[in-house]
Amino acid sequence: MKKPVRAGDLTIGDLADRTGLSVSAIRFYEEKGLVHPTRNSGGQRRFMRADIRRLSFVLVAQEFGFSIAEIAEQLKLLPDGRAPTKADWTRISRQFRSHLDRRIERMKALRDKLDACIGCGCLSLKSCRLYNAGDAAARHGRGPRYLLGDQSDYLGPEE
Amino acid sequence: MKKPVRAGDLTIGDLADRTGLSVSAIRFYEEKGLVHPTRNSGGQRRFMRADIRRLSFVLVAQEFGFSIAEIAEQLKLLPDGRAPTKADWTRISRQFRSHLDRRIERMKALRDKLDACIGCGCLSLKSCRLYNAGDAAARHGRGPRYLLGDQSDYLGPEE
DNA sequence: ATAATTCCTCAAGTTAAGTTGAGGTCAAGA
DNA sequence: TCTTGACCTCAACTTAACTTGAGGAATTAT
Repeated sequence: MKKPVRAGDLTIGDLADRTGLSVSAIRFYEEKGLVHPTRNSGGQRRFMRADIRRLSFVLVAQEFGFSIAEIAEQLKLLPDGRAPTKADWTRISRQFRSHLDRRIERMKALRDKLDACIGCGCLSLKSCRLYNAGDAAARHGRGPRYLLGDQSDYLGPEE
Repeated sequence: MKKPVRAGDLTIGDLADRTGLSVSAIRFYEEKGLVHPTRNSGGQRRFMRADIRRLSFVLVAQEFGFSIAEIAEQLKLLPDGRAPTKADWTRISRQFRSHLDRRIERMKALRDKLDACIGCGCLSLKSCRLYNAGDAAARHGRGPRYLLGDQSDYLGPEE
C-alpha cells in the first residue's frame, strides 16, 4: 500500500500521475521556475499538493497559447513559500482571465476583418484596406502590413 | 526608377517589401510549399502578385496559431497554376473562418471553465470537477486531466 | 564597363519546449 | 538484505520556424 511519506508531500512520479505530465517535463518546468520543490535527505524532489494545481494552471495556459515565460510571469503572483490560499488563486485567475479575454477579443477582431474580406472577395484593392496596424497585441516588430488584399496589389500610376 | 521586369512579376525582394516578411522567410515558405515561384533565365525567383495575398494569408493564419503545415493544407484549396479568382478566395476564406470559429469557441469554453473555477475558489475538491476530457480539439495524447483543482487533491480514504 | 545591389544555394545556428539515454543513487517491499 | 523500480544529473537529440553566413552569380545603376 503506497502512501505519501508525509501527508502533502508528493514525489515527482506522483505529480506526473496526477497532472498527466511526464516526469521529464516536470523537471524541465522546475528549471524554468514554474515549480519549486524541496529535496528530501536523499536528494529527491518533494512537491506540495498545491503544485498539482500549479501545473494544471500551466497546462491550461499553454492550451491558450501562452509561453512558459508568460506563465512563469503569472505564477509569480502566487506565494512561494506557503501554499496558496483561495484568495491567491482568485487573484491569479482573474488576472489570467483578463489576458484570455484580450486574446479572444483579438481573435474575434481578426476574424471580423477576415469576414469583411470575404465580403469584398479579396480581390478589389481600395475596398479591402484591412490593416493590422491598430493591433496593440501584435507580435513585436513583425507581422503583415495588411490582412488579405494589400493595396500594393495595385501596381501604381506607371502601369 | 525601379519597375517590374514584366508586369505582375515580383522579385523576392519586392515580395518581402510588400508583405513585411524577410527574404529568408519567403525562401523558407517556398521550401514548405506555401508559394511556388517560377524562375527567370538567370535562376532567380519570380512571384505573381497573387502571392502577396497568399503570404498575407499565411501571416494572418499564423497569428491565429495555425502551424505552417496546417496553413499549407488550407492553401491547397487554391489553384496552383493560375491566379486565384474571387471564388477561390471566398472558398478558402470560408473554410478558414470555420476553423477560426472553432478555435474561438474552444477558447471561450475553456475560459468559462476557468470562470467556474474562480467561483469555487479552486480549493474545494468536489465542487471543482472541471475536466478537459470532452474537448475534442485537445492536443493529441496530452493535456491536463482536470482544469484547476484536481480531485486528487483529496488524498483518499486512508487519510 | 564597372561597381553596387540583389539574388542564389547550402550548411549551420537559434529559441521554445521538451524527450531520450547513459551512468549512477535511493527507497520500498518480499 | 537485497533487488527492483523510481529518482538523480547531465548531455545530446528533436521539431518548428526561421536567421545567419559563406561563397558565388545575376541585375541594376552610373
